Amino acid sequence: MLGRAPLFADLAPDELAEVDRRCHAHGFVAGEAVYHAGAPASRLYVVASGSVKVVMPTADGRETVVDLCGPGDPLGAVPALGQDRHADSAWALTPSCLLGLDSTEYARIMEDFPAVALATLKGVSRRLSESRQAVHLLAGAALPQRLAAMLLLLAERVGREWEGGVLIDVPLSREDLASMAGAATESVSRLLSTWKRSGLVDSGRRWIALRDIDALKTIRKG
Amino acid sequence: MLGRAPLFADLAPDELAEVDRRCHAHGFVAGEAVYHAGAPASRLYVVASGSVKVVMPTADGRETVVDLCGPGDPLGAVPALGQDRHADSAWALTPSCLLGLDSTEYARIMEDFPAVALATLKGVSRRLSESRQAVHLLAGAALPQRLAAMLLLLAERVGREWEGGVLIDVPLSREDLASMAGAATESVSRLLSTWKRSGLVDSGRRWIALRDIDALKTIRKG
DNA sequence: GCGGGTGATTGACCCACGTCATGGTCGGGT
DNA sequence: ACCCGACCATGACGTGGGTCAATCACCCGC
Repeated sequence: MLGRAPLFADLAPDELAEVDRRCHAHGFVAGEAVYHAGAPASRLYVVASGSVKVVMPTADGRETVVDLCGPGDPLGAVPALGQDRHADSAWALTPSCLLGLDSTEYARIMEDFPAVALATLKGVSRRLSESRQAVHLLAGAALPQRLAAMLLLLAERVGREWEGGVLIDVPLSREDLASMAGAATESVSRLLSTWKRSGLVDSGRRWIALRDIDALKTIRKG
Repeated sequence: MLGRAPLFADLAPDELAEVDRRCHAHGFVAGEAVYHAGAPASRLYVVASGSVKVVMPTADGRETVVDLCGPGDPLGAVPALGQDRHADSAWALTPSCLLGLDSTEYARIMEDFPAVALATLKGVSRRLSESRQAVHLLAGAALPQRLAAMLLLLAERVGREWEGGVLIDVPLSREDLASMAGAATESVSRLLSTWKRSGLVDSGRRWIALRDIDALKTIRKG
C-alpha cells in the first residue's frame, strides 16, 4: 500500500518495510474528524482508502474546502517544516483508512532517505501551484467560470469514467462545492440546475457527473 | 549574500562558496520582466536586492498578484519538481538584483546538500499555507475584511517601522492591491480613502502605511 | 413500507460592488 | 521648470449573486 503512495514510491522494498513498521493504521467512519484546526500537529497521514476533505474554518462557522485527499495522498502538518499546529481541519467523507506516521519519525525518514524529501517537495509544489490557480480564479472570475473551473479540476483529480461522462468520485455536498467556488450554496444549486437542464452535467444528492466537458471548458474561459 | 537567504542558511561557508560560484547575478530595472508565464523554467532566482511581484495572467489581460519577493526570497520554477514551464510571470517592482541558478544545478545541490532540500520544503510549505489562507479569505469574506487581512499580511511580510506606524515597503499600485484582494481598483481606492479619513491608514502614489493595526484587525474579523 | 431528517431546489428581494465616466494630481524625464 | 503620462479619487448607475424563507425529494433505519 505505502509503495503506491507517490511519497514513498522511490523507496526500495526493504526501506518501505522499515517505514511500514513505523506506521499504524486507523479507521474513520464517514463524517468523522481526522484532526481539528489548532490541535498540535503530531502525525502525518497517508490515505490508504476512502477520501478526506481538508477545510479551513472561520470563527463564525464558515468553512472553505482547500484540499481533497484520496488513496496515496498525504495530509497533515509536519512540525519540522515550520507548522507545529494544524491550520486546517480534516474530515473523512467516506469510511476511510489512514496510515499515521509520527511527525518526528517522518522528519527522520526524510533525512535518511532524500528521495522521500524530494517526493514531498514535489507534492507540496504541485499543491502550491494548484492553490495559486485557485487564488487567481477566486480573485478574478465570475461565478459560472469559477464553478466550471472547479468541476473540471475535480474531474482531473478524482474523476472516473462513467457512462460517457466523468463522475466526480467523492461525495461532495452542494455546500462543499459552494465553499470551494467561493459562493453561496443556493447559487451553486441554481447554476447546476441550469446546466443539468441543458445537459452539461448530471447530479444528485452528493454526486455530480460532467457530461459535456468541452462546453464547461468554454464557460471556464469566460 | 547567499548565506542570508533562508534557502542556503544551513550551508557551511565553503559549500556556500561552491553554490555562489555556480550563480550569476542579473540586474533588472523597475518594471522589467524577470520571466514570463509559459516560458521554459530554466533558472531558480534568489532576490539579492529590490522587490519582485509574481502574477498569474489571464487570457483577457487580467492579472492576480500571488506573491511578493524581497531580499532572500526565492522565485521561479524548478523542472525537477514537476513544473517545466512557468505558470506565472515575475516583474521587478524596483531596480533589483537577482542571483540566477541553473535549474539542473539546483536539483544537484538539493541532492548533494539535504539541508537545502529541507529549507526549500520549509519555504514552499509556508507559501502553501499562506496561499490557502488567501483562498479562504477570497472564498468567504467581504471586501473590507479581505483588504484589511491583505494589508496586515503585507505588513508582516514586508512592513517596516515608520513614524508610529508600519510602512509597506514595496511600491504597490492600487491595481496591485485590488488584484490581491480580488476587487476592482476603484473599490480599493474608495475603501482606502475612507480609512485614511478616519486615520486607520495613510497612503499615496504607490505607497501605504498602516497607522492603527488594532482597528484593522477588528475589521478583518468581520 | 413508512416516517423523519438531511440535503437540494426554487422564489423574492435587495445591497455590495463592479463598471463606466470624468476630473484631479503627482512625479520623473528632458 | 515644464509637461506629459501614469496613477488616483469620486460620482452615478446597474446587476450578479448573497440572504431569507418555504417546499420538495431522496435516503436510511426501523
